[in-house]
Amino acid sequence: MAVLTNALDTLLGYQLRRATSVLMADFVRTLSDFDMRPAEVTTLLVIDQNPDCSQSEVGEAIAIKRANMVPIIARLIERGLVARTRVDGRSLALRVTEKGAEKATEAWQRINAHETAFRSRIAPDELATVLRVLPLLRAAAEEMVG
Amino acid sequence: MAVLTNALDTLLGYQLRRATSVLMADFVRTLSDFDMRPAEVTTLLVIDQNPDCSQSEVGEAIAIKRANMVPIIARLIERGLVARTRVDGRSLALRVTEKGAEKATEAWQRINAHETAFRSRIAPDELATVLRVLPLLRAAAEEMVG
DNA sequence: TATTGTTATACTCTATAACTATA
DNA sequence: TATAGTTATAGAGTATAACAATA
Repeated sequence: MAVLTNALDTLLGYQLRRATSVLMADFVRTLSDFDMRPAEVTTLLVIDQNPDCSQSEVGEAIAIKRANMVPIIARLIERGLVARTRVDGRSLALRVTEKGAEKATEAWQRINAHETAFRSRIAPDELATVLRVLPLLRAAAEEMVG
Repeated sequence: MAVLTNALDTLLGYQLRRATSVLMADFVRTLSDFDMRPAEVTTLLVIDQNPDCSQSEVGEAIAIKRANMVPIIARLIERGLVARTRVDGRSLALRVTEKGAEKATEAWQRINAHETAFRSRIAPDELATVLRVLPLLRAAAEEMVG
């Protein structure tokens, strides 16, 4: 099969998308026997870091809309990883359970191994540049999207 | 609403995903009155660059599986942007039509405007670093996913 | 009036397995 | 046997609109 030319390769956004796609695939592989979806993992970790946060706050932190948080939280509760208590008539305080805290610790171990493997591939100053630039691009895009 | 701490922010893969997500949102906004989905646009551009390529070759170039190329190509043909001729009993050669070439030109104009806006936000040497590092990360992840 | 959580729904992309017809 | 295209189907994430209850 012939290898095609792909002018998209010179585009920043396209390279970001391609790299992200493969990194996510590796992350999913890392979680293959963990029985949690990526969005569930990130949600659990943020709740673990922020006891008594609300569902909306978590969504805000990880850029998941309120409506889409509902089934994620429901599944975490159903599996006994997160508990919630009512704060007032409309807000709920989220906390990880003991089982959830253990799961979070294991998730961090896997994530760190995954992260270390990638960091080892690039020079420290390159890593620093990338980690500095990505939030700038994100902020720029957020301005443009509005 | 309180702003939560998010330790994920230190992770390379997570920052990539967040930046990509917002950049894609802006790209979709750029295409909002263009009546083409992102995957259709990239497919059209690659066919435009590679006359008489096959469907599988395009999929290989832009990392879309054969099975998922089918409805993309079907829609491009249905809209008169791409034509195909049979090479042999199992292969089809793809070409953009005149209308497809015009559409591709317009797509490039929009993409370049989108790209220029982002590039202006970061220093040239930072841009160079990012564009050099992203393919390295992608290759690393591809090795790991296997 | 604005906010929190919720329901329902649709869209986009992705993944896999199995099939055909051809080489 | 391997390849090109196809079909069917499932999963994950995301988006919007509308609603109830509450602040």
